[in-house]
Amino acid sequence: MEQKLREHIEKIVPLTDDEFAFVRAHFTVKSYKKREYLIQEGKSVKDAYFVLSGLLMLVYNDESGKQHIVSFAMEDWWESDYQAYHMQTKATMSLQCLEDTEVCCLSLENYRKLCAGLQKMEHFFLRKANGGHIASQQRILSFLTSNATERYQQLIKRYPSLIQRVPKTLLASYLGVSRETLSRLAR
Amino acid sequence: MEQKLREHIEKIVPLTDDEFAFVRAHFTVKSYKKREYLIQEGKSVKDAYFVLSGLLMLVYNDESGKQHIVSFAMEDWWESDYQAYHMQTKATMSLQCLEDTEVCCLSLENYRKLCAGLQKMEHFFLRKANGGHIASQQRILSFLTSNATERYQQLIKRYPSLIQRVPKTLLASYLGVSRETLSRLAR
DNA sequence: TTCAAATTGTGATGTTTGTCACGCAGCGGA
DNA sequence: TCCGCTGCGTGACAAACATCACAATTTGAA
Repeated sequence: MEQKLREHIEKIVPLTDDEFAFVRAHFTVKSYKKREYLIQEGKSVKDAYFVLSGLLMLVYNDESGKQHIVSFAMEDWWESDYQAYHMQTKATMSLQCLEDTEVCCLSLENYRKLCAGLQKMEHFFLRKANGGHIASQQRILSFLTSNATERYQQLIKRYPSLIQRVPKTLLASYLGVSRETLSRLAR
Repeated sequence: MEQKLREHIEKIVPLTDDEFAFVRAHFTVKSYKKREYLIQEGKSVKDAYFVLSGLLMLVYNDESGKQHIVSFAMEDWWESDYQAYHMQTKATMSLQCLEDTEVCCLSLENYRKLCAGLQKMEHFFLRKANGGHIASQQRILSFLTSNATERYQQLIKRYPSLIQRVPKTLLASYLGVSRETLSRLAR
């Protein structure tokens, strides 16, 4: 685990061994089985997660009981219900395993200590947050400019492995179309 | 101008007079008239902008010539084509005035100097970036969970002044529906 | 193995939304 | 003043998509 997290961070900010030891001390590692929840709607959100292996989905359940997938989180991705995490409110979304998954957990307290104690890490998180914002804007743009067929093509192109790893019902829920419509897009 | 920018920053990080003088030196103030461009598609993106007064829209023009509004930017908002700004690539979107607008401009070079020179400002931008990411996710959620009528209601509720300030054609373009459909939603 | 649950495809039908066309009102510049 | 442009509404029709229903296959747990 040490190695994966370190390599990930060092893509943006190089660290000395001492610095990484300091960073490392702020994380805990946990394993979850398929179908388990890391975050449940209505409960408090203790951690942000860095995915070492496996696959997660960030899901919003609407009043009528329908599932809407805000995001998938694969290896090397950060995920949480950031609204609830940063504002320390109850989760409005759930974070659930689609596969057995291993994550590094970072509590809000440790996140703040890490930023305060090592400017490099504040810089790292700034870069990640900017990247996340840009990615979300791209997704908004795909809703504005593209129909279901095009959005599906973009998804396949961007994350080819997803198509093998998750049921099409969930892909449909990510794309914002019914599973029947998605089923008919292929052809 | 001094005052507005300072108050805005101090909502997140308090500054001494000296610190603010340092911050202030990294910005320039510019005025634009209605219809003028701050950023044009295909050109390089020099600055990120803090809106002192007026109203901007961040627009993507697709191949077929249709306009898609990624974001409006009102007083106290930050806006740019962040992808092009941070990656130093050509703009894929345009940033245009909907009203006469006054902004504080922050070049990428000055943004970096500011972050490097004053940790408080890196922290400030981290908070802003997190907020931006969260807001974008909320917008994605509204596309996933809501139809045109509901998205329009949410827009009215969230930014009531926009309805008075911008033509409905542009609101439609922000909501991802045709202007005719929007026109028929009201009733 | 065995059986219930999950996954996927597909037909029939209705709703939502886009597109095209037209008319009308308001506004600003020559 | 006149005229062109923009903004807005609305009717008619077509396309995209949702919903409901059913069947076939695969998966996973006891």
